Amino acid sequence: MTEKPSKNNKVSLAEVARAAGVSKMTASRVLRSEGGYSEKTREKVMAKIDQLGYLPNRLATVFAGDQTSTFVGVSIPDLGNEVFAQVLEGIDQKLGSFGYQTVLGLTQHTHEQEETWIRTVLSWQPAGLILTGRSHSARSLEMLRNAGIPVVEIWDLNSSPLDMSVGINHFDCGFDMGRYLVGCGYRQFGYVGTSHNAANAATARLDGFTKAVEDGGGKVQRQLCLHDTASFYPGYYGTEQLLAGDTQAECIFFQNDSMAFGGLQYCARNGISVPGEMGIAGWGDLPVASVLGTRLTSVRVPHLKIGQKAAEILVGRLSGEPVQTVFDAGFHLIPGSTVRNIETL
Amino acid sequence: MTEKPSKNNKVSLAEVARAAGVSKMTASRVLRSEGGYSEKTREKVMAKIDQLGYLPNRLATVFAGDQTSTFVGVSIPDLGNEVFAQVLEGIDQKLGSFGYQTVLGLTQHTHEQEETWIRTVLSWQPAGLILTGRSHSARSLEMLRNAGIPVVEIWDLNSSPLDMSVGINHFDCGFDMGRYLVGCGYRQFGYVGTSHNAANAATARLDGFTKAVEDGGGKVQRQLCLHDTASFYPGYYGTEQLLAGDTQAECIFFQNDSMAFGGLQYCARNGISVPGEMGIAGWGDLPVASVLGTRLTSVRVPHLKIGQKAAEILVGRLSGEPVQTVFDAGFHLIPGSTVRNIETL
DNA sequence: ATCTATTGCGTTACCGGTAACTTTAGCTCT
DNA sequence: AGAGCTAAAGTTACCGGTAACGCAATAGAT
Repeated sequence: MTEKPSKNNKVSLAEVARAAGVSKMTASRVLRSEGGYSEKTREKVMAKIDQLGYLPNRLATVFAGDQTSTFVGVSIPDLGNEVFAQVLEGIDQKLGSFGYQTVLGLTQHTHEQEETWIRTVLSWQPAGLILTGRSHSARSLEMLRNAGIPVVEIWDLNSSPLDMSVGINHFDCGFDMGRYLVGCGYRQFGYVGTSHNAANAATARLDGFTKAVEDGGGKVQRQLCLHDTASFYPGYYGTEQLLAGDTQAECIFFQNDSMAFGGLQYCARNGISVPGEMGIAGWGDLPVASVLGTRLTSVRVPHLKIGQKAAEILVGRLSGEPVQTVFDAGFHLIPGSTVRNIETL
Repeated sequence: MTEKPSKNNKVSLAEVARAAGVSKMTASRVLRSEGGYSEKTREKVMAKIDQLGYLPNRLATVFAGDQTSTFVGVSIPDLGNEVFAQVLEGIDQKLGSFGYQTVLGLTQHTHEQEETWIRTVLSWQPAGLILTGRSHSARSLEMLRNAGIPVVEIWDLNSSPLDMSVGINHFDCGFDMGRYLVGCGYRQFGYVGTSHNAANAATARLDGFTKAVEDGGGKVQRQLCLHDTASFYPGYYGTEQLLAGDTQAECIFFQNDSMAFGGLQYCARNGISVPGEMGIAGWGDLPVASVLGTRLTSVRVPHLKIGQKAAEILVGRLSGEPVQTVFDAGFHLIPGSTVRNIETL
């Protein structure tokens, strides 16, 4: 314990080498099991590594430019939304299993925050990036192109991505739900969601929904875009607002299941029978939907899988493997019991 | 565009300096607004930085040892659990606002994964760490001590922490709930939760609960620790299992609200009136609790605040400010309507 | 006119690893 | 015994910034 620790109180490879009576280079070789040393030397060095509690400084390795880092920058709009939390979980699980580390960035759905974060994270020389969404600021795009690293855009499937894309087609999600509800006999619809500055996935769903409804001779006669989080209570009071207006809506499509539950609850408390007097449809198939008495009409999305697949193709690309650059994770409409179906007409 | 890009295709400060006709050092000074250059020089350099799209390499700066990095390693058990997602959101928001980056690590509640992650993240020379939980492997503890960086243990308040601690006293949470339920007249209790290897917060709650119940002359006569996630469906079938046994439980305490909702749903489907025939209490006050018809008896915990406070005291410590090393974020019992209260006795 | 400050900038060395090269020791084979 | 080879090391240079120091030119003071 008479070792003189270096300035920052950390043991360097040079100190290990000195203690073991070999050169830095030999110690480095042992550390990396590179070969070119005797068994006796290996043991000496390993013993000292253990004894001194040496931890390699990966900064130095990456900095030297010999290796790429094992950072992967991951931007997520927010974690209040359960689905994004699951996507992130999928990403980090997979990245971790491949030896990569997630550097998180919450963008709060804004281009500005995303841009700031991209600038910062790129300065750490990440191996790659995973970004939620397909819309980015001009400066972000420029930085991403200049960075020359793999980028996966997730969530909203981008058929001509910056580099790679994993997600689902949200327009189609909305469209299928619209067609299904028209098929159930509904014609007059309301929509309750939250507005974000960027053109985002929820907007694409609404667009697809509106298209299908209009194709079927119906109408989305009232759209509510609240300035709030896309969660239970906004779904509740959003429904209240929507129904307070002079509306003939027979069915409400919500931005997601959390909001739809809010709507469901509003109806329950105000004696509006579902699906008798009002149809309710959500999106995202939250876990809570599987256990409540009424099965919410929704769309099941493989959140975890999107994250895992994104991490997989990123790592694949980093390993030089040929990868599928666009991956559609698919979705699945859940009929549920909160809209009347053909039989009940 | 005749600039020769360096090996990794990135523009270095040296190239900027050469293009601007100054030395590296002068360019560095301009970049950091350190002074010691003329306005004319500043303009020349800034113009070239812009023109060449220069992005600083923070690895080099940190590596040189002059500065500490702006990485903060954050370990979270899992993100399937909504409360941890909120804690993480609070952490990343605050860290981001101070210019720090979150390096995420999901430990799946195991010491092994935590240890592996700590080893990796320390090799990136983080400025500090935020760890969920107060229990760590011996090797982890050794590494943490050797690292010589600030560490905040969150979630489960540790009155004699490794370094700093932010969270709540889970024993007290359980105790207060136990005392409250005894006060409601219950004596025979069941518990439904999930088991994890490590001594964790949920266990502390159960311990506190048991203590209060026994102090009040009651008994936790059946404890169910499922090998599953602490979510809705396990709460559902856990309740089924608990009640299938020869039990006289009048009230069930769940590990969290998600599980409690599952239990509530089981009762609803099986004609067990709540709180008439069975009391139900959860923990965590999930957002869903605020909108469903029945207000779940629960404990409100300032999730976001715990994360934010942890980030704050970590940054404070890094800035050399004196900080409060132990911060009790407090909790608040929500009586709810899923247990009979004194009046209904 | 000479002597100090100050300003503006350049030079050198270094952080902790590793690639590429060189050296040394040990061995085999003629 | 010396040439030729190989295994096991050591040496040097470098990655991209920044601290520390040096130094010339100018400004102000005496």
